[in-house]
Amino acid sequence: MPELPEVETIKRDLEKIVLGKKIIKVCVYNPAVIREPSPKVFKKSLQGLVIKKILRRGKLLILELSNGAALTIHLKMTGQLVYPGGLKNSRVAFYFSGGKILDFNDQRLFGELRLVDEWGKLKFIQGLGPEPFDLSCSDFMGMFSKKKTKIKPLLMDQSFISGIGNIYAAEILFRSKIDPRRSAQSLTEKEKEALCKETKEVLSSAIVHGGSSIDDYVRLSGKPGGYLKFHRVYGREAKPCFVCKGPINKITQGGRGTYFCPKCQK
DNA sequence: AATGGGACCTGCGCGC
DNA sequence: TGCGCGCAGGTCCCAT
Repeated sequence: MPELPEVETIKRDLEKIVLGKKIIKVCVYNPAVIREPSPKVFKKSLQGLVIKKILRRGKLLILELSNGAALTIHLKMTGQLVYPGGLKNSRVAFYFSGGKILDFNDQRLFGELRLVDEWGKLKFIQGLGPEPFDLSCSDFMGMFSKKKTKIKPLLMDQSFISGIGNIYAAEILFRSKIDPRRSAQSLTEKEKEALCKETKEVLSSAIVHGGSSIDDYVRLSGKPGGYLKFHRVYGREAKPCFVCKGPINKITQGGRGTYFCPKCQK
């Protein structure tokens, strides 16, 4: 679910709400989501720590704590952070001084919570490619030259560029007018430039609108994000293309659904 | 190096 | 109405 814009939205929401707050208690209702250390140690170690800084790397949320450790949260497909929480179905509840609760919900239990001494040493972090907003367009364009991979799976490859998932890959390629089945190295300079521009444009616009609520994603407040109405292809199989009125196609690539307009995307 | 499949889980919508 | 099946935004791991 949550890709870069959704995680960035939650990060900014969290900064307004929990930054500087002290965790007084942690309740673990489903230990499966605590990946390290053991749920017992996780729970006990967090007690009394203050949230000092909140960061995002790719789709990972990082909460730096007053003892130098970090709580990392990956929402995967169905994870949610909700404040104020206290819901019945939450997997983990963080109690703050003042009595308010931050809930971690996750229907499918793919989500991962970790408490680590140095988040920079996480394997996940070490495998991440550059942040889209850190790249100049000339850097960005140079990255595609020798890649034989199909452009859409490549955009979703977190070691290539971090933060783009299935929804935004489809939206970016539509706006760049590039067929998702093309090989990366086949792109012309003009197409690469469009791809760079649209990547930044789509992601930043999605952040401005609080992300795309499809299925489970909600903002920290529990309210949906507003970017869904700007989607052009994702989830629109057989519906008319907003540009040419022809039907949007759906194919499978790398085991995931790919939506595109065969007329507009060459 | 690139690609494909399955695994991790639960719930939803669809067709029969 | 009820049941079984396929499918879902992410990532990791293994095989070819």
